[in-house]
Amino acid sequence: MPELHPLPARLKQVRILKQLTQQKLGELLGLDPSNASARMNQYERGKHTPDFDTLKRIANVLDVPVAYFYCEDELTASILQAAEALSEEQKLALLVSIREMVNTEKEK
Amino acid sequence: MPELHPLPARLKQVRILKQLTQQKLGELLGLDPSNASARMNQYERGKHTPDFDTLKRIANVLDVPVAYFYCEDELTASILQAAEALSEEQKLALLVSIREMVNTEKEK
DNA sequence: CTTGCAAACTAAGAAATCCTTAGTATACCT
DNA sequence: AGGTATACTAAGGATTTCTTAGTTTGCAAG
Repeated sequence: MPELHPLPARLKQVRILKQLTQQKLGELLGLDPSNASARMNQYERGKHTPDFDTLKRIANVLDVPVAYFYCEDELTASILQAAEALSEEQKLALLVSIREMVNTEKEK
Repeated sequence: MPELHPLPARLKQVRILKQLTQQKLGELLGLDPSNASARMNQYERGKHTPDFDTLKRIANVLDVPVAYFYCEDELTASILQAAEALSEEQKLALLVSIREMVNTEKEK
């Protein structure tokens, strides 16, 4: 079983949402315009995987956290994306409330 | 600025927490015992980055989501880890409440 | 203090993966 | 049908990782 990488699907989804072509997105990252399309296509089709620096630039342009591309389920990806907008304080409060939810569930 | 990869620090932290050596962790993933130590060390020192399949096996053994290794701040990493224990329903409720928190903040 | 051992770490070449080039394929519009 | 925009791909050169064969570090026993 050759584990499926979550990046291709997430990348495509957000790129489409932001109404960018593979070429345009690549250029916004600072890729050479002569191969921006080829590279972005290879990432989006899962042919190759970008290194961390490239990934970080993709994340910046698309305005999602890097970890977003590694979330294996949709819902967790959305949670991560939404949580980015919170302050440190709010994140801490969130963490506490998640732990409460987990404990509540255990009491069943 | 050569963006720093979050994996080395997170990997070390969780490995130590689970009281595993680099060698032992590598073996638990199914790496060849003759080079398990070398490879895990290279990952943990940031010399090399594991491919997705290896990453997934590391995540399984250490019981964290793969995305955990890509979280750039500690707090978000903890939130992600904690959220793994929730049911789909609970995750949905969580997402809704995060969005409420964001909106509340905006009203200031 | 030094020997022994476990754990962490590393250089260098072999092996695998990604990036660049040079295109082809597909969809849509006129 | 021809033109254009976008998506996509094979293949080789460039770069990175994996394997091998160790060295270094930390620490406990004698």
